[in-house]
Amino acid sequence: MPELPEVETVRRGLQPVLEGARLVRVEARRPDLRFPFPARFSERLTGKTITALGRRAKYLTMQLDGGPVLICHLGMSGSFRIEAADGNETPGTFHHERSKSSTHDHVVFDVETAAGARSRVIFNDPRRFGFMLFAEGVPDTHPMLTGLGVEPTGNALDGALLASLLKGRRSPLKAALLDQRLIAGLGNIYVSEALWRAGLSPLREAGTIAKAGKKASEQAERLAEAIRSVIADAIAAGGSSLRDYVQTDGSLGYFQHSFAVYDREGEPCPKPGCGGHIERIVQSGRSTFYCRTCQR
DNA sequence: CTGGGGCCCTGTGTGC
DNA sequence: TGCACACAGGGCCCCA
Repeated sequence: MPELPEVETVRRGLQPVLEGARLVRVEARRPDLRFPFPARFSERLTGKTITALGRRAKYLTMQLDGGPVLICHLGMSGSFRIEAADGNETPGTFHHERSKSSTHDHVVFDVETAAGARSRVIFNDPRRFGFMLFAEGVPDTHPMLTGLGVEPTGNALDGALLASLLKGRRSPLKAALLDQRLIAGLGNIYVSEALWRAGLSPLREAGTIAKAGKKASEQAERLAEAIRSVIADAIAAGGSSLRDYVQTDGSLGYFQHSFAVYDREGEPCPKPGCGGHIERIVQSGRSTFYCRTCQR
């Protein structure tokens, strides 16, 4: 479900509860998610203190004092929620379809802070496309993370870098931006949104915005800026809440109200003066939303 | 190497 | 109301 902004929102929600806390009990309620849980999953985590909760692309990384790094991926439908240690909901917490949720509660982490406060963090994932793995030592050395490209946060992704990444690529721009080896963390929603902000067609051959020349470099700069801004805006909004997605405290991100094109087939293009309409097409088996009038 | 398609899994919405 | 089908935010794997 979640793209980079949603994973970052989850990380920020979990951080106050997990960072510096000790895992007093870990329970995997089934043998596998997308992949089998690592051998001795619970045993290797129990008793360890979480020194840092990080994120790389769409992966959460949990650093453990004197232990492995736990790498978590939320897949399409994974979410975390925080409860009081006794399983009662914390005051003010809200969950949709409480009973249905618990049938897909696959992992339970019971944690205790140095001051002795306990809480419970639960991983729920109906489709089970999520997974949890161990990295020994530095998480970036895990095979799942080694090939990942540049983060679209911060200022690292500029026009020149983007142009070098897209140079010579024959695939459609949409596919290139979804390729985690180039830019890590973009997914189906934010690619459509970034391309609209940049005024570029998802069907364009990726390499054509990287050719030498003033126009191409302007387009690469515009696209890099669009990617950085849409990701930053979405993180600031707490991510997007579609379907049953909620943050760790049960509240809703609100960036979906800011979508220009995603899931807006047939609506007028929001660009002032454009006059076009949003279309839905399918690329590599997945929906793309764009305006053919202002995205060329 | 690259790009494209199938597949993993469950839930929800739509149209007949 | 029932049922079939399309579709859903991801990424691995295999094939050409």
